[in-house]
Amino acid sequence: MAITIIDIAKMCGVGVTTVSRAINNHPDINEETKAMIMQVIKENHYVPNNSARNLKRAASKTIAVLIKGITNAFFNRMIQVFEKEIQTKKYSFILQRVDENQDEIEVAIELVKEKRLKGIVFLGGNFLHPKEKLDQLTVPFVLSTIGMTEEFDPDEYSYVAVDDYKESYKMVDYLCGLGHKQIAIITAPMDDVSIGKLRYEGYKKALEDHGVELNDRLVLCMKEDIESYSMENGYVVTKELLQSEEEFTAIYAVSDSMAIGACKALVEGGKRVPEDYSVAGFDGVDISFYYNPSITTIRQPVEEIAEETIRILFDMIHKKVTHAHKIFPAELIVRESTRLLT
Amino acid sequence: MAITIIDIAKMCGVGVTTVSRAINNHPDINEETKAMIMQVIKENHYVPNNSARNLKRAASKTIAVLIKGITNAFFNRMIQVFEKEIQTKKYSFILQRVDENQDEIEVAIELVKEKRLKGIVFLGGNFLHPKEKLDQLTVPFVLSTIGMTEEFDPDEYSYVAVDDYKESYKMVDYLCGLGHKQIAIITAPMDDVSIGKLRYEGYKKALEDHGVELNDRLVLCMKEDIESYSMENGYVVTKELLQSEEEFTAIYAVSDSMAIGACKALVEGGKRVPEDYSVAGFDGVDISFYYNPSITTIRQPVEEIAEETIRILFDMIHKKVTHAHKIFPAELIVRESTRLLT
DNA sequence: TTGTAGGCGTTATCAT
DNA sequence: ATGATAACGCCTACAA
Repeated sequence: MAITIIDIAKMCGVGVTTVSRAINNHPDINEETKAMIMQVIKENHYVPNNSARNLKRAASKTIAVLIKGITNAFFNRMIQVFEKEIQTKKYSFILQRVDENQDEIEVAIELVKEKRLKGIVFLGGNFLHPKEKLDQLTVPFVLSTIGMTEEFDPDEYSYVAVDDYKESYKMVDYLCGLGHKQIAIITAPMDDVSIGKLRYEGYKKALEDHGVELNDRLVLCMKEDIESYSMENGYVVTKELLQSEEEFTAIYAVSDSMAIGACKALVEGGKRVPEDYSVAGFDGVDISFYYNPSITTIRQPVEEIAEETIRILFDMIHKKVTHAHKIFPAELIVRESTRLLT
Repeated sequence: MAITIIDIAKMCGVGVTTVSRAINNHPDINEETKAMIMQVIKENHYVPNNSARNLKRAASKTIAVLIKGITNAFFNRMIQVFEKEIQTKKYSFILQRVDENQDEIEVAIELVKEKRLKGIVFLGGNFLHPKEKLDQLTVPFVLSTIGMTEEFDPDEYSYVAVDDYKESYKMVDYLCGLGHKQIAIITAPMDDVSIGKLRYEGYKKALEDHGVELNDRLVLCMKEDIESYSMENGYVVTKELLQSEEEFTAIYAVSDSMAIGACKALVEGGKRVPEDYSVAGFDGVDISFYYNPSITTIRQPVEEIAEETIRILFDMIHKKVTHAHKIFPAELIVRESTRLLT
């Protein structure tokens, strides 16, 4: 049906090997025959079949980035950096989205076989997998911006991220320093084990250190049936808070998007930010700057994280290291959405 | 090296065919042997090699969505719908990002061979390709939310989108009706041939119909070196407008993101929206609702567009039609960012 | 119900 | 510099 390398070989009156050499820029080939072959290929729109290639090839210089869930602004920037860095290393780059309820390891294992991957980057999610399963993953991989809970054995994993616990503490500490004592938090449901949990723990500790007692009614959890960490989630949850008539002076949302949803709910309720309520976010995505008022947030050093991720991955590929880790500091950016309580 | 179907067959003391039958849920197989085989497969973590499968398989029930450029909020929602609809049809779904400076047709052709695709959806971009090239694309495809300029021959393409020209006209007509005469537009550079151009044409026509003369200095083009249609682009361009001291009363940005960037620039310049300047966007993405002030925009019926795209694609796959087109009406949503000029 | 063998399109190993 | 041929791992007639 479709045209193959054999057809091209026949048309050119050469062997398939020669055609293959032409395609793959092998050295052992006469420049003229090569040019001739390429010409015929062009004229006949021959396109090599990747499946056949992958099947035969022992290895290919490609690395895959698996991204869990919906692509968001935060990941978009990282992906750009990944792509650039990987291309610089003369590798090719596959971006694979893995569904929320899909097992990223399964996908990874399959992909390694199919594409003969050299390495993998896992982006987002919580990444809880039995060791037995991970052992099937025969290529180096790095966890990037995945919440690092205690369970993570540094000898088993390579990762680069920020210290969600510490950075979250930093934000709440700042809020307390502003005089806030009734600080609502919007975070993941309590069964979460990833960044949601870590950031919540940071919140708890900061309150404790400032001698303010935790008020359960100010601990707000995202709705499971709404996209997680989304503006809508922050919006809905804040509406409920307002209705509950529980008193508070600040809202700390565990993502910028939710912080924006919170602002919207507040404004719709006739409140002003920051005059009536302070609002803070986390991540430092673009919109936190563009929003009105601009959102006080914790900015993750996205570019650095992405670059370091690739650096570590290639170190592993080249056997320079077996595992490596890097925790980047994040930056508290004070903007218009928070104010000193007087 | 890796474990194959032959290994499994040996371990089970059966032929490869039987193993293959077990894997692929073929009917002609004893339930017990099947169970036994599956057990061995599980124990040994055998994962079939997709390349080999695709190579052999004549056809596979999979359709691919190619998305040009960066994933944005607008596409995210559509992708969700695509995935749902495609799964309902018992097809599998591949999401392939294609780089800004990559040829989507090339990618598509390769993918068809590699994955034995049944159909393709092209999302975004301008899609200008010589007919000769398109003829190599041997499977049905639908263009979704791609600017439909005059060059598009309805007999050659299937597409579903909104009428960018008309909807853009609608917005500017509305702005004029509010009494605005000096309406700046932020759009694509003049060499653009896609939605940027169409929306700009709608703007021109609306001005003309309202008897207001086009002021070149109010036609603002996105910067090529900044991500297109982004908040940053709207922000930078608006800053320049402010500095030029050209008079205007409204800004119409050809995307919601740019409208938000414009708002930010205005606010930073000490102006109020909409008291001092009205601002309008296009697309109707979430953030246009959540922004403060909420943004007057043209809402594209994303879900319907996505659903219709899939419907048409499957009609083509099933040979019910050779080509089909659908233009959806979009909705003018009046919100807080625009006001009557008095 | 089960097994054997040929072929999918390429690349790599040898010869030549 | 070039070509024949054997894999790569799987599926599917066809045979048993």
